[in-house]
Amino acid sequence: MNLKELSALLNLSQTTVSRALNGYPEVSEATRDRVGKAAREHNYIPNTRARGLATGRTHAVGHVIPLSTKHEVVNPVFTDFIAGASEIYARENYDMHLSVVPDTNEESAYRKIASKGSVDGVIVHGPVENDPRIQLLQSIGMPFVVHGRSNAEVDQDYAWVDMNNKRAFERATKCLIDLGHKRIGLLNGLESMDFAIRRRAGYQSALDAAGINSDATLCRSEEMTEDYGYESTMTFCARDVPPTAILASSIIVGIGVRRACSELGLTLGKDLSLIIHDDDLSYFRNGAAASQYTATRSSVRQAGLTCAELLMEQIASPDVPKRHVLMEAELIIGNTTGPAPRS
Amino acid sequence: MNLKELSALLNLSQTTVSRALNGYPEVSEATRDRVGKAAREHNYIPNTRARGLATGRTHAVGHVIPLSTKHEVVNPVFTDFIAGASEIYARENYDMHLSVVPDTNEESAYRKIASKGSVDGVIVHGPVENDPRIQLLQSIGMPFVVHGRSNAEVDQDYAWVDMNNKRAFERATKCLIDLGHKRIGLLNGLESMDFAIRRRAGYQSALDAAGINSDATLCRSEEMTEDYGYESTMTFCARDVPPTAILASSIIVGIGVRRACSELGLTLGKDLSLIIHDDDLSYFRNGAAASQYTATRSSVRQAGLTCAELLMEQIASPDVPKRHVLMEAELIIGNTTGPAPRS
DNA sequence: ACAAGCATTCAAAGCGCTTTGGTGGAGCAA
DNA sequence: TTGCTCCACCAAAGCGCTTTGAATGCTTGT
Repeated sequence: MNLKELSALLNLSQTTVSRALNGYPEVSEATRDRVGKAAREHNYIPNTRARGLATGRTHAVGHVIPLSTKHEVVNPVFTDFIAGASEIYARENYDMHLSVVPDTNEESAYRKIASKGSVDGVIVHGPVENDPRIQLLQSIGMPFVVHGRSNAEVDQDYAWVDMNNKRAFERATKCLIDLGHKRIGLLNGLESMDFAIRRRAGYQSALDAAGINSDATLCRSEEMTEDYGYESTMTFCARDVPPTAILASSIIVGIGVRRACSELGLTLGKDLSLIIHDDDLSYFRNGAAASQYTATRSSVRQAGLTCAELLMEQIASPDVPKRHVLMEAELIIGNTTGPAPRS
Repeated sequence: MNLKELSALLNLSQTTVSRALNGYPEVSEATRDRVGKAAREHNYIPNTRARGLATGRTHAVGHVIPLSTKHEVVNPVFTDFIAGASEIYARENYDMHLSVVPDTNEESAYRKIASKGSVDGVIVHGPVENDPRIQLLQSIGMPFVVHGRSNAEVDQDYAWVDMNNKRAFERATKCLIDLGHKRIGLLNGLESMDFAIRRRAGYQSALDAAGINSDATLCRSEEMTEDYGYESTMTFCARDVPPTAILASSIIVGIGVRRACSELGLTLGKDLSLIIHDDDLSYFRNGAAASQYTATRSSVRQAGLTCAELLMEQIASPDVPKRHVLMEAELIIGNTTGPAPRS
């Protein structure tokens, strides 16, 4: 069923039917009702492409999610992020386009998306330091919101939604220091990523404040897999002087740490303390009842939702000043932390 | 840059330019080169919507991913599935549209997608028993491929890509039985899902073959979260006569089992045996070096890739008979299984 | 009674592309 | 020369919608 057929059926012009359905005032209430009813009956839904062509707006947004070519890994937080964003898209009747793009040619992917004209705006995932995509999108004039931030020139004004990574890791580190820990391992994400850089800075700053010399061999930076947590812990614990605490950049890494501990017969929270960052993933709820992990928690799903909201705003009124949302992570005390063992 | 501008620039008609770019024969090689070069230079990319309108083909496919309303959970295997499918889409220059839809109104979501005419085909995720979406899509005449299967009427012919769930769980169960286990817990996925029904059947069939009476209180069916694995194991082990082995429907559930064991001081593979189903998720590679879990393994990423291929095929030639791909899971012997403790 | 004003409705253009159905001219045979 | 076939190109229609600009029929005010 298309407009033409529907209007023929109703003995009305396409104009009137279109206006009736789109809520224009110059249509009598009587006809509007009649049209609405007929549309529902024959479940008429306007063809997106045609509408897009006519209006110049697509009612769609794009997400480009990077595929780490090194390990062929897709960050699992995307599911939850997207679930959050989708709530907004559903409400606003927007479609979501997804491309999974090897992180080597993300830039060209954005260029392509822009010139194909298939979306009204995009969400930028996984910003790196001085991310070129920001300038690119600005120069193209495509609305966008960054999930995270990028240390680009100060005067670049763009919308972002970020977690306060520095503060979170600063607090976590301080928390461990307060418990008496001095050798604290950091299992960071890839430090080409902005978020990881900030986390590192937070960690460092807490150590500095406490006058603890940081030990470079205790800091690692990798793709956040389970195996990374496991391997690192095994390596750490094989040292003459192993760390007494570990800070892990994701629950998945934390799971690896736990496996290693279990294998080594170490009890988390006693022999080794662990704080993770918890994105509050739906499949890994760090339960309220017995919080498995001491964690800095910030819901990535909420971040997705907020990103989508900002993007909708920006598409609706491009000239409004760009908004920034900085979410603070909660510090959840679970049972993987305890006083440093004296040795 | 659009067709009109480009053709004006070249002093050619839109027709010729369009044909040159789309590889039609009635264009001289000289002009084709000239056009191609100019297109690249001004990086002209045809507007997707306009092309779609004109051809009736969208060069896009849809994925509707269900959001379990009960727990607000999005299955994490989607990231990997989609990464696989995207390889094909990228190659074929297809776009991917995603909707996350509460599992309560999936059907209407499909209906909407179809009448909006924004995709050439869809992938159906998470089929349940006698899934109504299959009939729906057939009646609409929209090409689709099901990831999984549905026990619908025999004569329904549709394309699917599935793992041999029954066989996998039959083998896993038999493997445990061969090790002397008689009380085997099953932590299944939601048994409204087709895959879970088949897994249950496999489990049952192996027990039957060995003449073991199944114990309904050892079989659970839930959303496959970490916590589910943990809670179930804790409950199981609090029984007077706990099971000696557990079959878990996903690595995430297995992680919960491991956590419970570690807490209870049980050693996996000695005090309790565990076999998981492993979707070979990129973040949870069940490492080759020291395989953490004994598992039935089947790559969900590969499944995504295959689904996408079948869908492309079907879109290209709708009348070709529907194909079915049944993937066999590998049985990986890791170190979470061992002989049943005598007691 | 007539112009003005308003409430409704409509025909047609246009969004950027593909595709149908040509046209003009080169090349060749008779 | 005529008549024919090819080749290379083009003008215009059409995909399904929105939107501009105009038309229609009714009330009003005077």
